Amino acid sequence: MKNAEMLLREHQIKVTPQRLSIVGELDGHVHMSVEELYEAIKKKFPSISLATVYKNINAMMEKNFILEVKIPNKKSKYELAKASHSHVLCQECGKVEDISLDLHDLTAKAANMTDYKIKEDALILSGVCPACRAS
Amino acid sequence: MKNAEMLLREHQIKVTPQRLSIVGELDGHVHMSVEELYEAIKKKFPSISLATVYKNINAMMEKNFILEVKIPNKKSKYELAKASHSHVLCQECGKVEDISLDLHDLTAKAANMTDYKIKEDALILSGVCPACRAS
DNA sequence: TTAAATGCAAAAAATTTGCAGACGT
DNA sequence: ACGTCTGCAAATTTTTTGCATTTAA
Repeated sequence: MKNAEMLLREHQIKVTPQRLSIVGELDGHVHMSVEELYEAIKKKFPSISLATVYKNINAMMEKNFILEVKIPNKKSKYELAKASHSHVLCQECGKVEDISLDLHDLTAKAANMTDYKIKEDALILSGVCPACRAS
Repeated sequence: MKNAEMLLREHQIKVTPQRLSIVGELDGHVHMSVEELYEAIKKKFPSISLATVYKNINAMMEKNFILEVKIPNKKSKYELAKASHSHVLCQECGKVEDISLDLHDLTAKAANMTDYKIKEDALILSGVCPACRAS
């Protein structure tokens, strides 16, 4: 990741320790739910309030600075915005990984079929990860 | 759709008027949120309670009889389970349509890259529908 | 200095639960 | 008749809001 402080500035969000924690956690864990974020941050920053986490998640989402990943059968997780990518969920351990897949042909075909102008795609593949499969 | 009553029986859920309404609405509208379902049913069935809608959605989801569609930036909608398919969302009017796309190659590639055993896919394409584009 | 961010507590929204009575099989 | 379902009200859970105080720029 770049510098967390720079990232915030670029997105015209004021730099506060709370926000640096949020970015830091997301950078470390890649995908976290609101509650996971809150609990993680509280360890290093016990005074943070859940309301602040919510407010900042919403603020950062409005700036397209972080993204919500809506996961089947699970709570949403949040990630730092990066190049567009898809997600793979392990149904056993709940882990979510990024994967870079080319959806060009697929969205082109969809655009043809539906006559929509496609602007975004959200793909989540679910299955069993190698580690869980082994056990 | 088949017969709503048959569908319920097949999935070993008792047939009640409330459940028939839910299935009927979903069959008619394809994708509805909890609140939309509740409001729609209340018109024909004023005594139904929101708790009943929730209980039944959950019961039907457990039987894999209806599915939750988690839509970016929107509330979840529910649909009757059918052959696996993807969704196209209009970001302007909020409409959701089904689309049948072949994700075989894509999931095969993903399986290779990640070494996951892929079992499900959830793809939502977002854009602008022809009607909204026109206006 | 000043607008914006924080933390708290309270409010609102979304979902679940317990239970008495009604209903489906 | 039996076990399940319904509707209600209450309880939980999740998210948002208002406001006094603090803080970043």
